[in-house]
Amino acid sequence: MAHSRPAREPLASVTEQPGEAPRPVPGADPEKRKRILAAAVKTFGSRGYHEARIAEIAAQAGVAEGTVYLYFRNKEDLLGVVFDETMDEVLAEGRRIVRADLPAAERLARMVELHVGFLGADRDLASVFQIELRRSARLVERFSRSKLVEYFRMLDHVLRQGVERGELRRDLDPRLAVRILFGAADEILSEWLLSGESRPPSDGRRLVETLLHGFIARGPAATRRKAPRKGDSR
Amino acid sequence: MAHSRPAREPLASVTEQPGEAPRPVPGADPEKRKRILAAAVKTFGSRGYHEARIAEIAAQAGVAEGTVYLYFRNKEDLLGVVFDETMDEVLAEGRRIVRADLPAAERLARMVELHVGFLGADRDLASVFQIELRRSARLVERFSRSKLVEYFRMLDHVLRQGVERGELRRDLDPRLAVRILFGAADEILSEWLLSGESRPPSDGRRLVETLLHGFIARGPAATRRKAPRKGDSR
Amino acid sequence: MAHSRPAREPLASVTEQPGEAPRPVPGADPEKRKRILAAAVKTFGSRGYHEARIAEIAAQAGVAEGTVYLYFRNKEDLLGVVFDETMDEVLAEGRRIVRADLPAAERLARMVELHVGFLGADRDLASVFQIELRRSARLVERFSRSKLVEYFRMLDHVLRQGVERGELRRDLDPRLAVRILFGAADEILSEWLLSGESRPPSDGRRLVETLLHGFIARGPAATRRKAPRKGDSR
Amino acid sequence: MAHSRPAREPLASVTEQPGEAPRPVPGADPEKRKRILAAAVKTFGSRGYHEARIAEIAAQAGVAEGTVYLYFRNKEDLLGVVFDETMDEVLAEGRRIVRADLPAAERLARMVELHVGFLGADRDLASVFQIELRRSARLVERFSRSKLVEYFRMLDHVLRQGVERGELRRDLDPRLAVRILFGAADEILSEWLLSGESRPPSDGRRLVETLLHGFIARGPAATRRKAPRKGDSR
DNA sequence: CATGAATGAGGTTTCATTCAT
DNA sequence: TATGAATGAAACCTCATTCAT
Repeated sequence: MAHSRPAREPLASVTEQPGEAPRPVPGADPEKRKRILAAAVKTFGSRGYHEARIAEIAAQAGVAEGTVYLYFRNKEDLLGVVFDETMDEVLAEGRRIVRADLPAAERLARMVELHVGFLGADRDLASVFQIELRRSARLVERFSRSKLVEYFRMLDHVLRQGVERGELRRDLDPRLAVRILFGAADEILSEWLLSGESRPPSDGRRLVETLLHGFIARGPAATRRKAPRKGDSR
Repeated sequence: MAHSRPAREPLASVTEQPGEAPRPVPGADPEKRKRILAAAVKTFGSRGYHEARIAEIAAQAGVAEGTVYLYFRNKEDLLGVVFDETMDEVLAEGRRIVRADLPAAERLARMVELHVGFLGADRDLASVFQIELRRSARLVERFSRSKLVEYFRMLDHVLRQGVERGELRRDLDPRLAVRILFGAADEILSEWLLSGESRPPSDGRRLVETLLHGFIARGPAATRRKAPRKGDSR
Repeated sequence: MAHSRPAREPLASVTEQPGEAPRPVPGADPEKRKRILAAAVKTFGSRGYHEARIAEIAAQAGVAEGTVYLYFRNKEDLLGVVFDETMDEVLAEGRRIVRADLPAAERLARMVELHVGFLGADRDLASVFQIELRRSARLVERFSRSKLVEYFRMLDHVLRQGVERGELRRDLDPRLAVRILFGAADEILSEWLLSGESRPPSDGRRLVETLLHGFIARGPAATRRKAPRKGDSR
Repeated sequence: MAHSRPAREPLASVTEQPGEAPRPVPGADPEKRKRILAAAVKTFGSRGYHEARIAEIAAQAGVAEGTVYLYFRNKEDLLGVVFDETMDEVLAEGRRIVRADLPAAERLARMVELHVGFLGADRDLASVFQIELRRSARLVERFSRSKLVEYFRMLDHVLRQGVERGELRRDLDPRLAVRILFGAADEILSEWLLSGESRPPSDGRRLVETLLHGFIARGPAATRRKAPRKGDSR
């Protein structure tokens, strides 16, 4: 199945579009590039993309405004690269987890822990992902998707293996389960962001356990007291 | 416990802040107000909040630009009212569901169906909720929260009742379960939005069933093959 | 001499310009008209002409916005009428003073007392005259001048009579003296306005006495110690 | 007495208010800054502050609109700086006059000549001072006052010295005399402005002489024919 | 006469991006 | 490669005025 091999097309940079000005040579000064990127995360995260000023990012990075444009095409590109490179890190670690010789349940738990843990470790970065990246439809469509899709494929792959191997319910819909896993983790992060809580969220593993075992009480008497499925319109 | 009675304080309008200019008399022409609001949803949904032009909304509604400001404080207020009034509708229906004499599982299913169904019925409205409303931290903090919190409380209330009545697992963490229910539904909507699919998403009930029963295969041999928690580095 | 008869051309309303929309019939409700005018003085005086809102004036007068336009051509007209009618009052009283059988010095004193006293009795009115009426060159040119010119002519007339009758210095330049009398009184009002002092300025008579007798010390030794008039360039 | 030493506190820039955005670096291009300032005087003077458009000022100065904001905070700041720097020039010259070893009468004459001459040399600048600067209460209160107050203090200082040295009447009220000197000069300028006369007003010295010697005729028979002070109400 | 809802023109200011140095 | 001064497009909102009722 295609999913057993994580997408590996050399998309190099998803944001590289034909017809656009090529991104300036990234070779110049890698250390300076990194500083700009870090300043962008910090500024986007605290001010929001729209309120973030290139001048502020440049100052934060200790470079002139024009210098930003030697390393990045434009402001949007800066956001895109933050996403791109963060995702690359996550995806790299994700691939390792997916390949690990572990039960599906465990691998899912680790994926979620990766998701929540990675963004939960940096409020600004989390803010960029949870808030800023959803703003621009153009952004979302252009690059968010393909990297995200790869992440989704990983979850999907593990889920399917789990079903195949009898670890997960035979009737589990992987597509739906992917939404649940990602959506729940995502919501935990959003909640954490808005709560202002400084300690990173730590519900990753418990989240997966809850999902694995379900909400329903098990036992002789608990279930199905009455569950009218018809005749009670809303 | 407080949660047994869903929040019912007449929060009047959450967006009404002391110190702000009062929203212009809303009594003028309800039909015109509705037209402006509909135009706003359509424009915000298709262009995005920032790209939406007041002039476009006004034209769409068939009024002069200035007229918009007879009914709404400013552009942001327009977005806030869309959220406010949509939430009011959802919350009203939500209260009905919460109060219904039905098993917790069924009420949760209906809540999720309400969530997904309501926004899934209008791409533009969904777009405003899934994308635009997450953009502005100021927006999110100001009004999104309190209406959302009431929605969360409803889920929480049903979940706690389910636990109390033995319908749901005794060790279920309601707070976590709320995140799961909301996050998963939310993600389904986002996925639907980005997919471009025109038919509304219909996974509401299946989502809840999956959550209720869990991912794990039930049966003699399936579970707990091996779940090493240590020794496997990432 | 022409000046012995104050200008009396039936300028009716100085603001009445050919080609402009005629001012609406002023007969409607004189009491309402007066209320609007009073509200205009109050609002122009406290907020300034530009910051004054027709809506505020209307509310202050207890009429609808549209009603203002039944009595006045437009916002500028409102300011013009305030000036016009105030000046009419002042000029009427001024004519009485000019005609009085009194020494020129006394009549000048009374003119200045009229000037300072009339505006000093109403901060808002003073504010309109001292500040708002200087703002718009168009306003100043259109109507301020002709009413003011009549006022200047009165002063000029009294001054010339004083010279003719030997009461005032033969070499007094009436044109210059008019500027002094008006300018000094005007400055006293401006100073009073900006000082925030609530009691009206009371320097009218002392001002004139100072002007009449001059600044120079009289007496054997005081004057002309050294007064190099040439050779000392600046 | 404090007045013997003219105020000399380095008020830096009176318009610099704490809490306001700092004025952009003034070091950039002094020549360009000067061009913008000159264009502002010209435009404010001819159109009036409110009718003046930033676009017009920029075009007049040969820069882009945005460039104006590299040198000045905003439109109002532009007006403030015109006042500020003009006053600085006048005050510098004024200080020289005040310190000069000359009779008080001569120094007053030179102060008035400075006042009338400086603004009389530039219709646009005069227009800004005589008309635009009186418009906005906020403007007047913020910066006009403190620079003006210093000018007033200079006049006051010379007047007091004149009294002390026996050159001026012992009973002269310096405060009142300051109003007279300033108000009369001011009115001469306003008159000149409205007259449309192109030659600058040249009445400075004659004005002072008239003030010094008074209006009253001197001589055996002229004065005090009858000067009823009471019993004749208006 | 009176109302007040509706109109729509109009301008300051910001800030991403460029390019001469 | 780096700078940062200069650019100039672009749109929200206000409010005087009108006019249907």
